Amino acid sequence: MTEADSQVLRIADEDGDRHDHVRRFPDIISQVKDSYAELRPAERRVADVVLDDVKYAVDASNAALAQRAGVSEPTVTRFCRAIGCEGVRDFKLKLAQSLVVGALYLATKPQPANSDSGMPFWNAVFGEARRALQEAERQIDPGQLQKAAELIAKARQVTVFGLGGSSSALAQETQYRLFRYGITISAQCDPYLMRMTASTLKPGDLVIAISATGRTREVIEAVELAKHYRANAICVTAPDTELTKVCDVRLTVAVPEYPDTLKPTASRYAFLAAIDLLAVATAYKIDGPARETVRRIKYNAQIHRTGKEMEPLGD
Amino acid sequence: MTEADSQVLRIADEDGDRHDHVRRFPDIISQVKDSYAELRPAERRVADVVLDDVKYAVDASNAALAQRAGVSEPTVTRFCRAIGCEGVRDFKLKLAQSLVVGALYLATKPQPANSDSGMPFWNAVFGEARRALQEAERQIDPGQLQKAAELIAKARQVTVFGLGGSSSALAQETQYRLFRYGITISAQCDPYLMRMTASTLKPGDLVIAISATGRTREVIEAVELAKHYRANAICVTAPDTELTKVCDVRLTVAVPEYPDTLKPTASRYAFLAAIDLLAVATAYKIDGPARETVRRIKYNAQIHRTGKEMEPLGD
DNA sequence: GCGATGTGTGTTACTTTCCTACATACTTGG
DNA sequence: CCAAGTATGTAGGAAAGTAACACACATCGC
Repeated sequence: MTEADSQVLRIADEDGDRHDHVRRFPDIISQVKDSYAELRPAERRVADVVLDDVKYAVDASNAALAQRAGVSEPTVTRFCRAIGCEGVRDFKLKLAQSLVVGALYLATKPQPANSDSGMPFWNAVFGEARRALQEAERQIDPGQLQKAAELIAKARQVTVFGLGGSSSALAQETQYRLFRYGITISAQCDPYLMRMTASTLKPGDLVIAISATGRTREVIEAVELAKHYRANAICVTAPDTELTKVCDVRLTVAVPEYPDTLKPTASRYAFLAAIDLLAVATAYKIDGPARETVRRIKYNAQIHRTGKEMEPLGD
Repeated sequence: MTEADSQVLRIADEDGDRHDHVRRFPDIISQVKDSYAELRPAERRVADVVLDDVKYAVDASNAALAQRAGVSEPTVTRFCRAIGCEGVRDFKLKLAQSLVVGALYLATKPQPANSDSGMPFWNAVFGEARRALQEAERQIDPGQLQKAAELIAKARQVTVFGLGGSSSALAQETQYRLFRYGITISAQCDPYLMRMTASTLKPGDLVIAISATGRTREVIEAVELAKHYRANAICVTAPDTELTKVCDVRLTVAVPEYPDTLKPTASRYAFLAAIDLLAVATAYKIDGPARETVRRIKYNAQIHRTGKEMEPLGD
């Protein structure tokens, strides 16, 4: 199954592409979960044992695992291969690493009473969200942010590019955030329209490219096109990716993920924060005029409202 | 040396003291450096080889390391013990883990005291985002969440309503999150279409209404309409609002806001988390089929990608 | 200066661990 | 109901890791 081995963790690493094999950390645990459907019955018993007590599995031997799962040793070996490892050794190594990743990223610092109410994913969702924010706070470069805000503030027209489940939503969000300050801005979430829009740009115009991976072909090409017509480009993406190479200003965050396939990616929180920063920084740059348009929007949105007027900008 | 004190990283762990050796993630690399003085000459050569290329050391065998260091195999074993491991196997395991810890913590941090770098809003953005998450974690009722997930899982068709800068984006987001699990879902962000859609609903259908304020007239009316046609309704909104009154299941968070007019509302983070919870809870309810559709989506999204196949679901 | 003691390292042989090859039982479709 | 294929176990063998011993060299006491 080519598919089975697609669970990887991208980690920031300054030294380019050289050490590709370490830049990605395996997440065996979700790899196991993912392959579970394709496993043979005996192998599933192994999977159950492993998932049931990962810590035990890490330093148990092939034989020990086999016994605990009630299967033969070769079955354990086959299980390891089935989920995309080279053998038992390789499996245990990767499992050990996943354990670290898991523990680091799922560990929630504050643990109020409510947490994990019989729902294993509860902590994961909040833990990773917090984690993502933390990474964003740590990694986003204030200098680049300032530059980005300046570019936006003085741009004649801004276009946001983003494709895919999270990035297109973030592109939209960027538009919603920035139009409030009187900025001419539109989001493009269709690769054709992206190219077409890029073709219309002129010097003084600005593109904001959003991509969680930094490798979305269509977005990169659209940005290149925009650059060709002398527009400026800002990216909100993962560090050291193809997209960063074609942009003038880079807001980057690497959010190491613990990818339970069924869980939405936590990187959205990080990028959302990036967009918020961008928005506020820009607003502060424009200030006077921005406050005025915000006031107007608020006023006009409110006359529609029942009762209380003192609402935040609202929905 | 900053790394001298990073001997061990304590990690939260629920189940007591049993697996002490895994609860602390060792930073073998600094451990090696620390013990370096006490090592015998031959062992130092091993240490040099390891430190010189940790990534190699992780998956090299005892023999391979011995050869590279120009020593005998037992010397490598002795080296491992000298620095506090049980043997070569144990050493390699810990080394692999350290590699992860290292990459996660030590790799990306060119800016240590990044916070509030002359930008007054920096802390506000992150602080409020964090607080919003915290409130969400505290306030969202797990019981309601379970009920919501059940409703979604067994609904024939789901429609999401949301209006305004943040709620319409969140409605979109909900759609993007849930369609992955094979759920028939569409988001409506236009008050007319909302009413029209509501009119088409039947028993067994489901509405998810999203509103930061809980008072958006149009949304409430659309939900009432939907209820009139016997559809179920879930809301994601502020507690004790008009909207909660007309819904069967309520996911509510109140996020006290610090009203800087220029700053995007932090409640989005809370609601985003609510949506994530909803998504994961639902996914776990459906499980098998959900995994299958996710797998398919993943696969089909990937074949579009350049070169490397090893991407996570991506943008 | 010469042997006694001890430390550092390699050699050899043994154990554990893992894997391949083959055999057997169980499905499944014609 | 048989043939082909699939799933799993058994047994032997290769590899990795380790323990025990042996040798070399240093150090110290006399």
